[in-house]
Amino acid sequence: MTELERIRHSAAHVLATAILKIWPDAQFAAGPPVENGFYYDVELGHRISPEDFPRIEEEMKREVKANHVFERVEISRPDALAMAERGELAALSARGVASKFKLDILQNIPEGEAITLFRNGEFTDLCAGPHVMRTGNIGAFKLTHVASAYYKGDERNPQLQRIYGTAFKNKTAMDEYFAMLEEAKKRDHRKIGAEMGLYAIDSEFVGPGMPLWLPKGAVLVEELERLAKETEFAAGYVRVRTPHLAKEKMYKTSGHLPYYAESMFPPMELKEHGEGEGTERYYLKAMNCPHHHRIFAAEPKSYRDLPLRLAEYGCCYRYEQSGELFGLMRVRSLNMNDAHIYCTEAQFAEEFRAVNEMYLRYFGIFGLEKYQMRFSTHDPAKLGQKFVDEPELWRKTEDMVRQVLVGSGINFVEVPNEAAFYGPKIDVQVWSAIGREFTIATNQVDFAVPAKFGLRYRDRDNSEKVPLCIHRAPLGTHERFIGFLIEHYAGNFPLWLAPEQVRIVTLNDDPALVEYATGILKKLRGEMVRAEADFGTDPVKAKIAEAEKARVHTMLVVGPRDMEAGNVSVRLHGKGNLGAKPKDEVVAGILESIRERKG
RNA sequence: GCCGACGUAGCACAGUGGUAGUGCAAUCGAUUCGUAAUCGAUAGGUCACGGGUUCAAAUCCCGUCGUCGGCUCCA
Repeated sequence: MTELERIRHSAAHVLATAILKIWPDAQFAAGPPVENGFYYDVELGHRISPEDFPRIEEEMKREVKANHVFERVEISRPDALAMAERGELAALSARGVASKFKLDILQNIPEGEAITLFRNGEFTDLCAGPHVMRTGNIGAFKLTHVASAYYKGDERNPQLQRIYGTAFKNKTAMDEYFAMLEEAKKRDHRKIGAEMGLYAIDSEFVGPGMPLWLPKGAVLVEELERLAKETEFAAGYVRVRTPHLAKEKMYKTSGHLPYYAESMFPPMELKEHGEGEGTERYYLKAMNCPHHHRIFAAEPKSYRDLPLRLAEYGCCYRYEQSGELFGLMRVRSLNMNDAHIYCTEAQFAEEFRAVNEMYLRYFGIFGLEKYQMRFSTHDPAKLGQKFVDEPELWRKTEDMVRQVLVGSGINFVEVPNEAAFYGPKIDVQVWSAIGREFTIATNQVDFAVPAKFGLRYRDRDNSEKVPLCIHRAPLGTHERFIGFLIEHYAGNFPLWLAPEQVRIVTLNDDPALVEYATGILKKLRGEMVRAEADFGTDPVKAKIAEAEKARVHTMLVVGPRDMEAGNVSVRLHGKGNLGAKPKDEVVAGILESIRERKG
């Protein structure tokens, strides 16, 4: 445990001490350090609100000032149990009632493991430690928010109040942290999305979690699609298009029903006329794979058709729980950068390698450096239950995947027992501005579902075989990927992505000047550059300020001096005035930067 | 879905029981200016929605919806 974690863990104990001094009947569960601080889960009749923080912090200060030693005591299991029964754990002294959560935790400590207590002043807690030497070592701390959490994270367990705080070695470090948080909030995609007019969520008329792309946001969507289409075309993909609905049979066959019905919008019941007179249920698709499988099945396949790479920016709908919705990052309608690669076992390694390369190429374009690939593998003990019973395929594909990852020098962690039912998968994890972790892209191997849909190809030896399927979405969904890009760039998109790429600003509305500027505007727009005009009479300072605020990537200022020399003055957003340059050179530079998608 | 906080003009906010306010944005007019804000005028609100208490509710109470912070979930 790092020193900072020890400080925070110790601060959690001090927090519990303070709460007990105010509310002696508080029952504590777990109080660990976490990424940016610490928390302690408490059960208490009183609802703690931020208004209570000052007096809790007051008590905490007293504890820190008293500079109590954190004393480690190793005791026997029976003694510990007796103390818990008397309510002496996570307590100042014996209480009438048992320390119930600590008792439960104690009973779950494996036999033979040492049981330790930590004391600071009057407070004693069951705790493995370690801690700082003295409460005085907690240099600076602050309570931040209160939330609720289920005991042991299980929603069948009682809800506890989780008091969050943070602690640092000294006040300077803490001030820096809060300043950094303020900066991060300015990057929040919800804030920038509104400022720049990228998207809107109309909960009243359209529905929560279903973003509307405004004109400027739609530009981002279309540029990403263009990138994906070009990249996939070059990699030998073919594009398909599928409806947003499918019959119930589709999801019964895929295995999504009934297990995942809760994550899907409730079905529509249609009265089908003719024979049978029954009702037919249609579901909005929550994923594209089944539709693509039916495309595979639509025509007989030979080994000569493989690998077959079906790509589609498919629109899916997932009924995410209301409390889970989060800006663009967690939505109910989403457009996936989806593709399914059907291949033979022999082709698998090469296909997987190519997919991986595509990921890295994209990350390069976006300058994405802080990410982690999470490789989820199976647990051999659970073959036939949690994982499809194909030990040889699991072993082989996981080895191949691992080799590709190691070979590319990629930052990845391997997580056993987290694979999908039908095969190993790789998720790419990134972090939002405010530090929340998201899966931005996914890449899964599937050796089970194609069989469920009866997919077959005729092999060279005239036998019928089931193809393997690689499911990949390197750009994730438009919603989450753009949400991420907004924060990644803080709204300052590279030229090729910028909703407004160029704004031409004239010094005044002199007709000759306007004609000169219009010529440049027409040239740019003729080349599909998103260029706008600001030819009005407002002071140039004001026009520049407006363009900067709108995060226009390139501002071309033209005045009489430029016109006479055939120049334009170039100003880049956030980078200031670069001075006058020949107009043709500037236009050519803009076109090149866009064509090459320069960062 | 659960716990908590919040919901006032497009945005940021003020308004603690007595006629709804400020700044920016918008619209109109003037300003002809060399790189982050020229001046003036106008318009804009069923104070989320529904109910209740009160002579009187943005303000107090209840419910609903939504947003936010977490938890659970995330094929």
